[in-house]
Amino acid sequence: MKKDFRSSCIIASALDLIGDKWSLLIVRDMLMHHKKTYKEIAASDEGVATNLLSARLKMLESFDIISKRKLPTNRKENIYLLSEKGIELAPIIMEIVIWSDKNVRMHNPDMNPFEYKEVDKSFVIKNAQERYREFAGQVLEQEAPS
Amino acid sequence: MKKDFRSSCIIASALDLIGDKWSLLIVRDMLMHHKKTYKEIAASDEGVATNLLSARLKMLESFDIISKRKLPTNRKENIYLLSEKGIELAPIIMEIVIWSDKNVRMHNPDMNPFEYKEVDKSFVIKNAQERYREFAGQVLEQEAPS
DNA sequence: TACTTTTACTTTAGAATGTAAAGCAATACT
DNA sequence: AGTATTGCTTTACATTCTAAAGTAAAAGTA
Repeated sequence: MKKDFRSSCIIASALDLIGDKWSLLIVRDMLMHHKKTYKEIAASDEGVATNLLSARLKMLESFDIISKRKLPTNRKENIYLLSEKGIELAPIIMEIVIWSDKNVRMHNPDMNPFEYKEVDKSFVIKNAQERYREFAGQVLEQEAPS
Repeated sequence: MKKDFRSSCIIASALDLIGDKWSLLIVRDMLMHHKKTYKEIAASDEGVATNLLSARLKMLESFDIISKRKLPTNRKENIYLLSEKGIELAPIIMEIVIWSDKNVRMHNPDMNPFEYKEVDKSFVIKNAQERYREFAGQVLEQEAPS
């Protein structure tokens, strides 16, 4: 069996989990676009292959970055939600956005505009996290209705 | 020929450049450990394959994240230095370290300690960047000695 | 109830990429 | 002049990724 981690480096160990072309995009879809099912995530612009999506979701779940459950209202659909670990990836994603807006845009002229240039960074992060927590709470209300 | 970018998403476009298991480790070696030659980078703990290292250095150079030159004192050795674009990756790396220390350490008990937990985040980033700029300047002094 | 659709995958075949080891040419060292 | 070092490239093999098709179970529809 393959080792999970290449070295004892803090950075390398994180990249062993999320240092690939898809994991952070899955987190982006969940955190920013409030996607919660396999189908919704599979439908993203970049078109991840379904077997890869399946493998990544399993890996992210095994490291408690996301959770998987079914709601009583639908026995088929799996609901994927970010854990706090996953929600805490927001600052990394934010810094990637800032760097990309400044340094990658020139190489990819089709890139979407960056909406929050004038807004305080930590406010944007906290806001996205809080909005996600509310969303996740609402999804779970269907599990135990009042 | 293959397209550089998968989509117009800001995040995806950045990950198309640095979203793999090696690119950010190369930047780490340069920024944090002041590595500057092929040999020094190839000798890192994680043991990148030399053909991959070669390919990644070329890619990073083509997107102006690093530069490549020879010093007059040594016609053989190539000197790789981070550009400002590359130095600006520091905040991303810092956020990865913070997240990893908090959320990956439990899965990898061999992980190195995180030294700067009590230090202000933006100070650590600015310090690393400033120290790197000084280092790069000193390396280049050999190019045009006083 | 039967039929169709949807969802969440798995399987498979081929392409692309990564790894490990060896090879090589130019420069530097002794 | 001979050896070692550096910065690669090449090669063979293994792993991973992509794209497409297939499948099983639940859900919706007639």
